[in-house]
Amino acid sequence: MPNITLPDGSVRRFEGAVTGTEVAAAIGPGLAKAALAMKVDGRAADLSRSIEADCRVVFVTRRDPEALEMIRHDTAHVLAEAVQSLYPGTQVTIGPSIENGFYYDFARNEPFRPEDFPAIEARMREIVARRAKFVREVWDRDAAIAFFAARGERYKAELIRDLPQSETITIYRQGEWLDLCRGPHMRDTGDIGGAFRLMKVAGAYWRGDHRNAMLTRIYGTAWRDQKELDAHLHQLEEAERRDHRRIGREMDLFHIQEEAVGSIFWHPKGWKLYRTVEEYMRRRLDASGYDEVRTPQLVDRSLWERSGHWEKYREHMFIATVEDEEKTLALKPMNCPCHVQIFRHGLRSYRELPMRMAEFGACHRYEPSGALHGIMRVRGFTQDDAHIFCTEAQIAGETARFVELLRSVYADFGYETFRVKFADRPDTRAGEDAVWDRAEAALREACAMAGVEYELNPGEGAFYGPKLEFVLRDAIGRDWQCGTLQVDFVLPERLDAEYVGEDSARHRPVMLHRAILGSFERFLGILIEQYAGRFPLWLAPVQVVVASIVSDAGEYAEQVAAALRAGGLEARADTRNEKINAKVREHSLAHVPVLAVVGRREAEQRSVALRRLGSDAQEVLGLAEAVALLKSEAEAPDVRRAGR
RNA sequence: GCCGGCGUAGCUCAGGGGUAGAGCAACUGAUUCGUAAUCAGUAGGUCCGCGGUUCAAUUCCGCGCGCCGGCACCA
Repeated sequence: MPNITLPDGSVRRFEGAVTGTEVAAAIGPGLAKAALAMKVDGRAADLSRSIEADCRVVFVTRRDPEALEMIRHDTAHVLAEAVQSLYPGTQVTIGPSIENGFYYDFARNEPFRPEDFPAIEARMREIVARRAKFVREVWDRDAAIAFFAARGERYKAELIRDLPQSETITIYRQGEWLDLCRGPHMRDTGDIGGAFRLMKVAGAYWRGDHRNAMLTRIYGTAWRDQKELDAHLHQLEEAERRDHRRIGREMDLFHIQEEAVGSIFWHPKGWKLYRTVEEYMRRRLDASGYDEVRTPQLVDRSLWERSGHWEKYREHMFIATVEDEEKTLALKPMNCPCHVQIFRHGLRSYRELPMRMAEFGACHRYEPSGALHGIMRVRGFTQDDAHIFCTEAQIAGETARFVELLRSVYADFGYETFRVKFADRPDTRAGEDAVWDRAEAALREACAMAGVEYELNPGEGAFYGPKLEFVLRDAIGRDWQCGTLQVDFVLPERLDAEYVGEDSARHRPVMLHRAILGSFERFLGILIEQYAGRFPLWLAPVQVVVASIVSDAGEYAEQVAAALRAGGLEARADTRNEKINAKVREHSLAHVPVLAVVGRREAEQRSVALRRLGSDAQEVLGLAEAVALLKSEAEAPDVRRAGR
């Protein structure tokens, strides 16, 4: 005799077990029609499940976030059925819902191609139109394994074999077709609707392990209705327009070419942007108690052997040799061992701690070819790197201090929110477990102190210590680690860093590896996408273009540009023999934030007509006044704060 | 690195076993114009590279390189 509590607090009493469908029907025909699934005491379940005990029930309708997930999951099942009916012999594996859609991994000798999509989609629509009921069945474990094995579904058989013994083995049928699945599902395939589309094919390793077979994955997107699908497709197009590779070319910021794969040719405008960011970071670090250093590019392999990098990362290091010398050198893949060398140079006292050693360190790593991506993932890059040498007791305070700086920097670049992940000990690591316990505990404590909320990223720490990852998102929705903070008890030991403590004895310092931007290249890529090339004035590589209307105003235009440059602004004159309309259009498309238009009138009055990007309003000011105004507007955020 | 796709002018793209095409950009000339494209003309190509098939390959086939999308990797 279950008492069922509904979200409005009302309680319904039933004589004996009832299904969700029956409960919904008892409440009203509207709900009976709209309910797709339910949550029993917070756990999602099929409407067909029977309820025997007292519980709280919430029905899931199409508008609920859970519904979207179910639509996607159900669509994945329909995709699998369609594929198996069209391509016999294809094995099914797994097919979850993901952000914006779903995928399904198939095992098939010949990978799918986008040309296969129309046929598959057509079959999927047939299956949806059939409105086949999703039917849940509980199977005996061994029977299930035998069943799938007999069908040649060895991946499914393996999945079931590896499920914990406590797990109930459930099968979902949709008409003739069935799949191993935890569920839940909606009522029938018709609930999916028609707002889905197959998007792309990709290879994917079975169980995400590169030693396993490569499966063929089909990605799709699915939504509640056509309008949502259209909006999503439109957003993808918009994202493509923001792509930093496209904007980099259009704005003439940088290029990459075959002779230097993974390294960037920065063009004048791109380098101007880079320098603006670098100078900003240098001011912030100077003001935050860091000391900047510079260390060698080429370092003998013996140092990398001592640090442990040679053993673990040798395959990913660029090695340099010279004919006359026997030495083997490596282009530095990171800066920390070099920074330890500076720390070790001379006897250190506890009074010097914490020592914050910063370097805009140019590093090279031989990244796998498939990992390269525009300027976001490259082989030659520069980190805004620093190492904080401190005592164990100083970890929490230094972490809090760092997070505060990072937040402020991100806010200055327009990022008010970002994600933080806590990556703990990986399987292969250096250092004793006891050391890891201390390092992880110290970092957790530091997060609490700094008020940092994080999600766990298990097993993803660096080989020498746990880390915080500060994650930003690009235009296409991909996440990139930018900032990081890593607690390291191992390297100081390996490279024998020590200081003299208050007790006159020698002690090991702790190292905090930390970066805010991560690499300039990656951060600039994300920044370009975030602003879609329309940078705020302080970052814009060309801040003002002075456009003359007639050739008589050409000389004055040059004077205006010179005056702006004298004021520290990046300004150029456009005195070409073009109509003002053409100039406005061109420089607007080039995302120049401010246009200063000058004709005969302005030349006579020694004034300028300012026009801001994104507005067609004109503001006529005297030249000196305009320079002062723009100069103040173009101040970097930290400079402005200091000036107040 | 693995799976799939792609590689034609500076850019965006069309084409196709036998003289390589457009728009924009560039260049030259005319035009001197008030806030998102003035007009006319000119020039521009190892059709990614190497090999093969063929009387003939940019086109078909193979290999390589690069790029794109995923997967794996990311000190």
